[in-house]
Amino acid sequence: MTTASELRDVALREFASAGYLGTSIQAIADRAGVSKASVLYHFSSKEALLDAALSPAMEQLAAILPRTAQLAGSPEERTGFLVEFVDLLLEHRLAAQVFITQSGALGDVPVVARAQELIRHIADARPDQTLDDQVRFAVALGGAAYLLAQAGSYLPDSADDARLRESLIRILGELLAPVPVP
Amino acid sequence: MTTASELRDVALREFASAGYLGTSIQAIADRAGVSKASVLYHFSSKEALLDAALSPAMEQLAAILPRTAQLAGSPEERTGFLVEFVDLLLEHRLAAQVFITQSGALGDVPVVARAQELIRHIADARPDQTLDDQVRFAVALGGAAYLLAQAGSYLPDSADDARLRESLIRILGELLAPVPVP
DNA sequence: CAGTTTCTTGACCGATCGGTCAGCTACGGT
DNA sequence: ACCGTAGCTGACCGATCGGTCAAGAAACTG
Repeated sequence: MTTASELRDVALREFASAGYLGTSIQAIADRAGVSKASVLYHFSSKEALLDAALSPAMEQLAAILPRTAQLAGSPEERTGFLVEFVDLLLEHRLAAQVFITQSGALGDVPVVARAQELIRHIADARPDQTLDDQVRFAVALGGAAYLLAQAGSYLPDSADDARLRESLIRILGELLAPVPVP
Repeated sequence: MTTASELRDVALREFASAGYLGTSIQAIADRAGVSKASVLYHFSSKEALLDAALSPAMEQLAAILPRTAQLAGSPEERTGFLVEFVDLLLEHRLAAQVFITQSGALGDVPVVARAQELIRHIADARPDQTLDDQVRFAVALGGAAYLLAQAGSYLPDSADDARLRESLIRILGELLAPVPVP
């Protein structure tokens, strides 16, 4: 583990728990056991550190984005996309937490603005859908991210990632493919 | 509109859009057209201003909290509770946005800690439920709040509050009362 | 009118913020 | 052995933060 990558991990944890504005470079330096000046040697600014911390998750989000159309396909295709999406959230849950909770306040930071654009692109990609469909999509996306961000607070310890993954995939599947009311 | 209540409204808007830490007392004073010292005359501290801005929503949340049990009752009872909950989110959407996006970073502020306790109390009130039930509840709560917080960004302008309300009540109802899979 | 309370303000305070910089150490290449 | 570079640091900078305070303006009370 290089110093730079360790700083990136420490920063992501701090940004997720205390917020970007609530985390000082000094605090990151202390947790990593280096000086503040050393942090700014590896990352030219606090914003560059945020960019480095979020970029891996953003690239993966961009990678699965074109497959959003699978949501309108067969049940197998739909489940396939949901598995990818839930796994993305599980693997990059801290980055997702930062984005969900702070994208509003950090809209002028390039990496956050890019993520907003990606999400908006997903929402706009299917203009023919009804308001109900859009509400379903937003509740599923925001709800899943909120759940993972707060999992430690509101769910029992017995909810390990594997069980959570299965449950989320099943429930998001139901939510996005509602059983028609007769 | 008294100066104090106007300051409370301005502050809530700023806290929701830029975040509590991202909003300075000076910025609130400027938007309200008064001096920084005047803000601190009406509210003894920035934290007291946050408390005043969130308290109305918190009281209403506490008021509907005992009726959470209705979610396990008849369809009519369940819909009745959902109507109250969605109306609470719609009426206090800025406060809900502040809580959803910043409760993690503001956990040591009394009014936020109290709100966290209320939500946790709701989650703990029904210990017999399965993990799926808990996931449904968290996705519904977090998803609905996220949707309203980001409504301006991700939903078309045609989505007025009345239509949003109907859609949310219907979809949350489906989510919390799933059709059993045969 | 005088007296008192409410409101508002500019000046000021210590603390902390993000960021800069000169200099120190350690080490691989020649 | 020499040198260049990478890594790291303490000292320092201007700006802004939340908060205090004394004093003036305004409005109610007798």
